Amino acid sequence: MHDIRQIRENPADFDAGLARRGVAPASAQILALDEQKRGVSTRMQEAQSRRNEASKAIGQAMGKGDTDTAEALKAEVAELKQTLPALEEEERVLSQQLDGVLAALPNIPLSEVPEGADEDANVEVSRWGDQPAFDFEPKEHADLGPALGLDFETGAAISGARFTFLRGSMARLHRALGQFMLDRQSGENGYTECNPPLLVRDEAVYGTGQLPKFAEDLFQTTDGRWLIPTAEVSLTNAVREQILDEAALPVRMTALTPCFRSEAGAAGKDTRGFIRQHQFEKVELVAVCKPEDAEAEHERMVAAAEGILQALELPYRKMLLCTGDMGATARKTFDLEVWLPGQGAYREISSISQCGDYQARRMNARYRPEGEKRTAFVHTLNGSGLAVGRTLVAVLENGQQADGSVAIPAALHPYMGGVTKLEPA
RNA sequence: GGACAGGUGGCAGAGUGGUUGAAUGCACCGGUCUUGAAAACCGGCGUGGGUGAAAGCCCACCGUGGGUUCGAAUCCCACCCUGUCCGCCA
Repeated sequence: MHDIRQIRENPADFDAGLARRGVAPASAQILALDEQKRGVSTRMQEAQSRRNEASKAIGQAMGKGDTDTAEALKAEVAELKQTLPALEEEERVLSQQLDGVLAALPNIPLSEVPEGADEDANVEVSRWGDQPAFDFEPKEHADLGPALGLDFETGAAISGARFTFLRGSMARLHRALGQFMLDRQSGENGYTECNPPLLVRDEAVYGTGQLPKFAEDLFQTTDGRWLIPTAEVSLTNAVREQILDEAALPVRMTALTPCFRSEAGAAGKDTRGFIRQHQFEKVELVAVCKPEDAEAEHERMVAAAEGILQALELPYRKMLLCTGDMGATARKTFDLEVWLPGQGAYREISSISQCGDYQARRMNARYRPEGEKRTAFVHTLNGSGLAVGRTLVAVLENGQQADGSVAIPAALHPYMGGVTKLEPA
């Protein structure tokens, strides 16, 4: 959702921002619609004003027992009612149109975001860790995993493609990863642990921006709710329709939840293995803060996600996404890509975005600056810290041994009940 | 799922269909008093939008959406939510 005032004041900047995303200029259409709406709105309000005035006078006349005057005024209002409903309807339709246009456009990238059409234009910011050396040909997790309890066949038999059944130490390792990450984010990193609903209403999904444009990426329940595609939806909407005290900011939340995605547009992509599933777990980080703190909060969140990879000794690189590769709600996004030796590639394991006031406007989430009367929209940020399934993949591929076993990172040992490696059955 | 009760400003809580955007109390802000504070007293104090250089003026909003009416917080309908009790249930 964009600020109509800002567009009025500086339409050229707005269009330039959209152009960086490869989106056609929209300000001319928006401003025309806005002007039309305000014209109708003014006429409507004038008519309402006259109606209110006359109605008051009727009340006063009747109070004095002046029936003649009252009847004359009633006739006058009756005439107004010939035109008023049409104006009200017109105003409503125009408002909806305008809101629809404003809500459908993506967020404007910050100036430091590199321009580009797709992931090829992303900029590598830094690398951490050495890629492990193998004296054998490292396997992909999809080849390595089945002997260790990563059961793709059973998952498919029960639920179809893109579902996996985990057994034994593999299931435990998966749980250990989630627990470890959640402990870390809620502990030293200071995000409040939350356990939010996984089924949410339309308004919540609209608030974070997945609706109305991306409905086909989501699963919907028979009673009309949506399965969350990420805990970002539940956590961010925790502040919807609120006016927060400045002292309450920043709000930092984390949750370990399943996420559900239909992967509608991903036919044929990552069909093998555990990388892209309809259901996966993720530790999500969400922050709600003052506008001036968003940049620092973003860096803080990236560091919180990086800390997990470092603790697990997984090599990764940090990418600044280009304008064409960012999600629609984001103003600036860093991806963390973990090294997968079996694939010989870096793969996304975390995506950390600042959304400015884009989601806050949709949710009507505001705060009151200390000592001021006005309210202002908060800024929201979200990031994975991390995706559990993909981290499992990274642990398997990086920790694999020549004999098909997998060494488990030391940081997870306290969570593994004495198990330090996965052994083939 | 069934039966009741209810949803009003930051909170609590009034509100015979007609100057009610809304009494009152608390909280909050400014002032008087005080060495300082408290108390007391005086004043201010919802959100969004339109218009205007500004002061101001106007419109909408009492869970949401419809309806009745010259006029709705108040009457009618539907839905949502909360509470209590009953049933079922991990």
